[in-house]
Amino acid sequence: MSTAEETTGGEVEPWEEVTPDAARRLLVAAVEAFAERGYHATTTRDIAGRAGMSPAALYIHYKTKEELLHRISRIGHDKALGILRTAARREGTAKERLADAVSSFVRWHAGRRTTARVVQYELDALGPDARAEIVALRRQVDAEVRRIIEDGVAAGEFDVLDVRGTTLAVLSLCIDVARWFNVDGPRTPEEVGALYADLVLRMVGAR
Amino acid sequence: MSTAEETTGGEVEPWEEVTPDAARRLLVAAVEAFAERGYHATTTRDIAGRAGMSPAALYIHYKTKEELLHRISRIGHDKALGILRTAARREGTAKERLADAVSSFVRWHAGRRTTARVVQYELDALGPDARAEIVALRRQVDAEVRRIIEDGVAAGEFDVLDVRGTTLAVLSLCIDVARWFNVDGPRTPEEVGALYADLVLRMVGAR
DNA sequence: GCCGACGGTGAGCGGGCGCTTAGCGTGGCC
DNA sequence: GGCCACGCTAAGCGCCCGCTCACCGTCGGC
Repeated sequence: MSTAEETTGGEVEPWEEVTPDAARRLLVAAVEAFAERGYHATTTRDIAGRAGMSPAALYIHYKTKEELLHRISRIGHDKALGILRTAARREGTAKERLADAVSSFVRWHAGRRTTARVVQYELDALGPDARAEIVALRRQVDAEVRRIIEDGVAAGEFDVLDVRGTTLAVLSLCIDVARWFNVDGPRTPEEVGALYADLVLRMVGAR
Repeated sequence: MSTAEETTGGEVEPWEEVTPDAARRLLVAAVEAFAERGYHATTTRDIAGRAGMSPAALYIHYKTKEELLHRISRIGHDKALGILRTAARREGTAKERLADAVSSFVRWHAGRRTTARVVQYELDALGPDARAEIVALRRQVDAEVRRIIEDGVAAGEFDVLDVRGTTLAVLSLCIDVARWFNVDGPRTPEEVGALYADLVLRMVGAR
């Protein structure tokens, strides 16, 4: 159905870069809890409990609850940006690159919905410094999509009046998948990715 | 630029249906606080403080903090649904009705961004009963948009393969405006409404 | 076999939370 | 002018939060 993204040989176990093992278990537990109830409604006792540890164990691996969110957000944004870059910078026409970028970006937001939810919707819970770091990553995401659209317009493939506005709308559409996508629902991440790639090509007036 | 929505003579003061005055001041304060920091991160002391009252005053007018959120969510959804209905049920082609519906719905999400944010993103903080009530309203919102698209397809105005999926995407696009729209940013609600109406017409392949 | 390093626990701290209650000022009605 | 009803406040209750600290079991190195 499409090509780019985590093709290192099937499904990559996420968070494998987080060591030691106990720190990863805590982080995975935090992702689930934050996604389900939101950062502020999640207690450190809940996170530790999900990881099968006492509340105090959390503070051996992380200074604060906010540091957990920061790490999740940072790693998640890196991953999302990487997926988008792989698709955006492959060879092919702007149309092919945009379709690939959108479908793989959407597949990630649907398939890794819990992570995406935390990454996209808990930004305001971070302190000023951490937030600034994440906002910079988001600007890179925006620039990546904008470049494909600009390329398409320059090549006469796309018909777009407001490039910045359209870029914003395309990203907004993809990101919001993390809000409504339901794992038990009727659509697979692949189906949503394909549908959205088509819709976005229409939005940019692809020939 | 468009016609439907709160055209009772300029800007309608929102929440005017909430009485007495003190209850309305508390509710407006709660909307601002919930929009800024989220429901769980907002304290009853903060809400009362913004309304110029003591913390205890809140409980004269509302049984709990959650009742405040419920009232805000209910009134906000009613308003959003009303705006959409007005546009959807006017006379005209499906193309005109869809453009009007999207632009007015988007203008509301941008112009009343604080309210829209609470309404769209704090659903999970409600208890089961209140959530069920709101979810029912959302289904009506979905049905309203889907009907326009179905009409357009039946009339040969639109070219849509997956009506449900496209409806979902259109609403998702509009709703997410409440997440990113910035009052101090470069775009007015009217501009975003016009841009989005155009993008949505492209998505449905309007002739 | 002892010993230090390290990852973990149980108990609990200071504080802020949602919410309650006793009482007070004021304005309308006779 | 007296009195009651109502809207509001000051104070605080009980609870649970994020986080800390004193202590402990295990395991590799000599």
